[in-house]
Amino acid sequence: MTGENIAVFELNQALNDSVKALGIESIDAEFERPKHEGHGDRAANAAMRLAKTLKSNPRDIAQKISDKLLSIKPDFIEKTEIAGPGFINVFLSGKFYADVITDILRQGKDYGGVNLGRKRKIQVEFVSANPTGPLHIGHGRGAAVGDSVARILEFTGWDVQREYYVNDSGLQITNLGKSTQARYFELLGKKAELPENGYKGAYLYDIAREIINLEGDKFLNVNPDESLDYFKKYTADKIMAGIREDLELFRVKFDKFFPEGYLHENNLVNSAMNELKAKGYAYENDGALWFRTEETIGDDKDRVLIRANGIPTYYASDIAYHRNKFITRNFERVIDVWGADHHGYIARMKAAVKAMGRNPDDFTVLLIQLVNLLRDGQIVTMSTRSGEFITLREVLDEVGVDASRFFFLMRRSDSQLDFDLDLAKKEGSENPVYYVQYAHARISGILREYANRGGTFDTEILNGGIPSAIFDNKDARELADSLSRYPDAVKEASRDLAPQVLTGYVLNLAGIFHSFYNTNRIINEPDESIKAGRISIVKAAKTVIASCLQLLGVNAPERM
RNA sequence: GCGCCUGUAGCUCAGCGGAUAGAGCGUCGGCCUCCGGAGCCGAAGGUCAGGAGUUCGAAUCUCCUCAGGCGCGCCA
Repeated sequence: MTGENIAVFELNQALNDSVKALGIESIDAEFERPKHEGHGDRAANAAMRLAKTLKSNPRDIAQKISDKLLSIKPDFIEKTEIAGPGFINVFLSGKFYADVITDILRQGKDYGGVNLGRKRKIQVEFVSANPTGPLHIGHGRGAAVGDSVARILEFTGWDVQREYYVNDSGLQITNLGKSTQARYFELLGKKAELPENGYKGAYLYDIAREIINLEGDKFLNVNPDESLDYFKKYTADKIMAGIREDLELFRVKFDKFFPEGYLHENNLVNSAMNELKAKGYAYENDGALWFRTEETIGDDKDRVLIRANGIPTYYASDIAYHRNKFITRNFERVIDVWGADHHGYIARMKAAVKAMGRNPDDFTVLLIQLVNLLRDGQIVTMSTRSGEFITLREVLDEVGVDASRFFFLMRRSDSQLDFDLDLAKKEGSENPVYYVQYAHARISGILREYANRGGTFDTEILNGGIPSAIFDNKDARELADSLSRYPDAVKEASRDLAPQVLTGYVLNLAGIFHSFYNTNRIINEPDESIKAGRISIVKAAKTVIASCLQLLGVNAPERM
């Protein structure tokens, strides 16, 4: 029960008990929020859903359920109405809302932390950018999403491990080493060309310069093949260190950095391939090793695991890596956060998961779509080919961590995102992140002022002392209602791995708070019991906003 | 060619089987003798891309068409 709102739970329970009273098995009847004001505070369509099995008029059924509901929970329900084709519209009482608030204050920061995970092991692997260049804006979005998803899963009772897969071996690192090497030679006046798929970014000049400072020209006259390992390692380590710095600045922490090299050093790729062969999922042809993707997932063709030259493909290492996650480390679920350009790869990885004897549904890929940076309403063009891109660091320096994270999390991750740099910097209600943070700071200011004036928080309120009359006000009711639905928002975000549910929720909540503030005097309220009641509502709102922002990795400032 | 995703108000997007399709921004008009105006209130604005079906009911499910994006390497 932890995390749920007791009042909401009791109300739902009453609905289900009312349905059962008709002599029907439970149908998991639920209340929803009606769109229109006249339709009450909650509505249930249970009667319509039961009409067929009961072979009866939905409005008659609705009447029976409604009567029962009223008799079970008279103190929570002001009145009910049967409307339209058979909706049961419920108008909730002040007592209900008062109970909602007291329960939030009792639970404090645990409120909303519904235990869906039951301590099961889950891994979130994200960012995993190759150490070939600084993190760009797309990685930033992946970092924000992965980190927030991990926070949400932790809050909802999963045993979460955050991991970064470091692609520190393979062709591209060789390319990277050769690129730095070429810049090194170039700076020392020796003619050198970038390799065919070399990295053109200016940062490699910086690294080459560092190497010159450290080692001088000692590599100038030795065979480049002999010094290549040095250039590879120095460059990758240097870039990885920069990536770690950026992540720290972005408030993203990992439990483990898993190097690809570990798989090769421990022969795990070979053993994974042998297992596939033994189970009949892989076969040799034309000197290469192939996975039967055509047969297992209806792919166009089978895919190569080990090239004819003996070098394993990325697919092969990835299979070994995921085998390590699922089998060796025994994660119940594995979540990978990938760039959207990899979506063709999902089915193949699921096939591999199946081949290792695990349910492909235990493996989820979150795709991160493109971010369009906007300045002056224009898209800031980026080109990875030319090596010109906006780095995450540049954006953080310009608009800050809070605004960046909030903006990255405003849309579902698999749809494109317009990131308006000018908007992210504005200090006004047009800027969503300031709007929400301002609500939190405003409440903090009110509570500070309350304390300055000698106000104390009366714990009697926790024993049902919030006067119901407070909720005669529409804004007060709206506010309590929104707060009562926080656990549902958290559950949805956790089940769907969808932080944008929470950005949407907290934006809406902040708006409702601001309206409430404009129509309800708080510390200037002359009636002491009403004042105390309003203080408790405001405290509950602060608790929920702070909780929600924490799940997004955004600060909840006391003043701003 | 095959496959996946998207098309909802001027703009950015919610809603994904239920009652008169919502929000923010932008536009226009209001609100500070009082707790944080980084705020609030109101108005205008829509053949839910188009068409056909499924049903008591479709923006939501199915099929077709159109438009945009992406993916289909012994790349990663």
